[in-house]
Amino acid sequence: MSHDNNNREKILAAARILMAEKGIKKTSLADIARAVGISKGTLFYHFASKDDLVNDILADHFTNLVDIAKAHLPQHLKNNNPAQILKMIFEQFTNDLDITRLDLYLLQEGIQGNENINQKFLERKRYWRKVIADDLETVFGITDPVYSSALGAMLLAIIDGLALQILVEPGSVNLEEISSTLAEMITLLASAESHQRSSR
Amino acid sequence: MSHDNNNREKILAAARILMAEKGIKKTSLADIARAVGISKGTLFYHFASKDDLVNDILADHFTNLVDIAKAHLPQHLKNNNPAQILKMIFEQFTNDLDITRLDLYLLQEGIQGNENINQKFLERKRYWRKVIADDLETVFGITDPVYSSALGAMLLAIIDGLALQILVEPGSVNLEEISSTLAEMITLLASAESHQRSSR
Amino acid sequence: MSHDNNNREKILAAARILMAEKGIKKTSLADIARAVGISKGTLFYHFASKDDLVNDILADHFTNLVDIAKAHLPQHLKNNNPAQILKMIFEQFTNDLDITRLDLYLLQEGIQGNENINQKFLERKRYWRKVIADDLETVFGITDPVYSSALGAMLLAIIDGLALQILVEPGSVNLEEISSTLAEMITLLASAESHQRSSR
Amino acid sequence: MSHDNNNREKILAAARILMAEKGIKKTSLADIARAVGISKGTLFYHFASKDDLVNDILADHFTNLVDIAKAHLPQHLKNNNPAQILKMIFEQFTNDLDITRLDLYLLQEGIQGNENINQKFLERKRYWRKVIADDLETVFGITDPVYSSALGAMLLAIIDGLALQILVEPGSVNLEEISSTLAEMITLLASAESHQRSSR
DNA sequence: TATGAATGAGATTTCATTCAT
DNA sequence: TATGAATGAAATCTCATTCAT
Repeated sequence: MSHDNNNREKILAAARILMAEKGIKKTSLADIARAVGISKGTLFYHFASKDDLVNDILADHFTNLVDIAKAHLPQHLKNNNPAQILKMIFEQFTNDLDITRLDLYLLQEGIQGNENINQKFLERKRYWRKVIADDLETVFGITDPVYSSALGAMLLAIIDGLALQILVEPGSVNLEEISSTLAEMITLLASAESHQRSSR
Repeated sequence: MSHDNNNREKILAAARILMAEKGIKKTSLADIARAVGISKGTLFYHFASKDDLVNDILADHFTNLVDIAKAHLPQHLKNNNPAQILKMIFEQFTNDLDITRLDLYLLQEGIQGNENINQKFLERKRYWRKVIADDLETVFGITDPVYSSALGAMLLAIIDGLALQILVEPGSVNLEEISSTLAEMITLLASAESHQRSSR
Repeated sequence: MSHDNNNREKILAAARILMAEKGIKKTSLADIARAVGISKGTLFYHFASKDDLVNDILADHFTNLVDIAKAHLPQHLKNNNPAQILKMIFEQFTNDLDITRLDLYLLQEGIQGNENINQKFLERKRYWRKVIADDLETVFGITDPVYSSALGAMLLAIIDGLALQILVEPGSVNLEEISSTLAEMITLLASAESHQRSSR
Repeated sequence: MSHDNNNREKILAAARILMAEKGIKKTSLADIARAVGISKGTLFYHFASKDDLVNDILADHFTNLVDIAKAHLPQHLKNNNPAQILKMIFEQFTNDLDITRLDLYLLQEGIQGNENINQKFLERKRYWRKVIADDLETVFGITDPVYSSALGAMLLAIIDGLALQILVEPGSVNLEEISSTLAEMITLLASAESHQRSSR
């Protein structure tokens, strides 16, 4: 168990980092082998092809992201400050630059027609959309299906957009400001919604 | 002079399309030459290197995007329906998938450390941020600098996030719904802001 | 002792089949190990090198072919229908496609300069040539050394040629027709020969 | 025209020779490039892959063989010595060892499932079968369809078998002896056939 | 302006072989 | 007796770039 699949894991880790830094295409297998300190032969012993390696990284990556979401999102609800909740969600998905960069590459792979990868993105979006809709209901009391759907789409878009922005210019985003403003806006929308409901 | 830089333009156009489809690294000069119907030699007559070609595409691309913004955004203001204005802005930046895809690739180049490209993105963001701030003031009457800054960041993020989402799953985004909900939220925020102001 | 060299035999069998299918060079040791269900390490436990494995297959192969000839050819002579005898000989050497294919590969190895293999082929030819000469004498009564030598060469050539043809297009060869026609021709030649002899 | 596709032809020629000597699989592109005195890059400029190169050699090879047959076989008929005719046919297809060796490799490729190549072999056999049948009719007067078909198959087999034998042990085949013996046998068969016909 | 041929550096991939356990 | 991991040499292939014409 000590060094069982030691190298396999080391390869995955090194490849993940290098590919996040330089892009999948620009990361050569020689780079990876050098980083791990093994021969190219060993690399091919563990992964039959570069594609295989990328696919395994991909699988890990999506598992990671879903795990993060599953582990942390439910905790937000215990906290009853809406702005805080939003901020924590945003932070959750933007604070690991390596993961975000890799995500971006994989997203492009998906866009280029890799159906397998594209499917994973769609699954993830679906999962998040659901979680967000539940949160909106619980935390802000938004129940109108149009509002709920539009807000869900907006929140997902904001998460992705902020992640991109942070990649381009780290430190340029003030999550505090955005979260509190957005929280206020949603709160206002929710109260407007309940007024409409009560005045019917 | 009439068809002087005929081939030059054809090369740029073909390269733009191919690079949007497959990514910059995965698009070989042979691919481009084949698409245009010229020899690789001719390609090198017009562009001293692949980097040069990419840089020219890049320059065109950013010029295009700013031109689009400059040409269309002012018109929105004549229209006094906030939801409509937001919807037109979103559409402006998401309805050409090829441009969005290329943008995504260039963004990655920038993230990977191509400072030249990164700079272009930052310039663009700065320009948009300003335009959006002005619009928010004019259309919604948001003047609080915190709200204005946060809303600017959010709008930029939403534009990018929606563009990504549309790339992953074309047709999955209901711009109508999002625009009107967002318009309502901003309106509510603006009116809350003016209340606060008047009650001081 | 019971399953002592179980694996050794399995390896030989699998290698024989794969090499007959794909050729020696194109059959990798990984292919063979996979087919047998053992590790490459085990393969090297039983055979010091790929060449060793090939040599053992080779030895078995030639032993097999000579055994077939030894076991069956004498029986033909009990049968006194010449066409039947020829047909049985042809069938003997063409009805196992795997063996024929392997033979072809080994023959190429020999042609490429593997003297060891080439020698084996020459030995075999020498053996058959002798058996055939005896048969011609016994069954058809051909005694003229020129006829006997020429017929021997022809019969060997026909056997090889038919084997090739069957490999290219299985089922395309009518051994019945060929055997009876050839038998008639040899019979005619023998009687012409005896006429000549008696008229001297 | 002087050095138009000079290198392309040089590559084909060198590859043909090397592959005939060492086999297709054992001939590396580096070997070929070295033999021609060009870089591996140039090789790939002219042939997109090793398979392409092999396929082009193949096309040339079969064209060559059919050309030889077309050019020479008709001439045999002017000569009215049957033994001479047979000898010339045998010589035609056995005197270029390089071609025979290459043929053998291609045949194996075909046997391994390369349908394209297999098809070429079948076409060639069909063509030869027809030419041989015509010759048998014209030269020997064989008309019985069973004899004609069997003799055709035998002649094809003898050609292939002799070619193999010559590869294994050059100089070991006495074409003179074989041709005259075979000519006599066919003549005897033809006269027996005509007797049967006239006695019906 | 345009081209086809050539190149070299480097990427991916294959595979027989070694070895510690 | 068997294995999985590792290796290195060599093979196939890609591609931006150069250059003579």
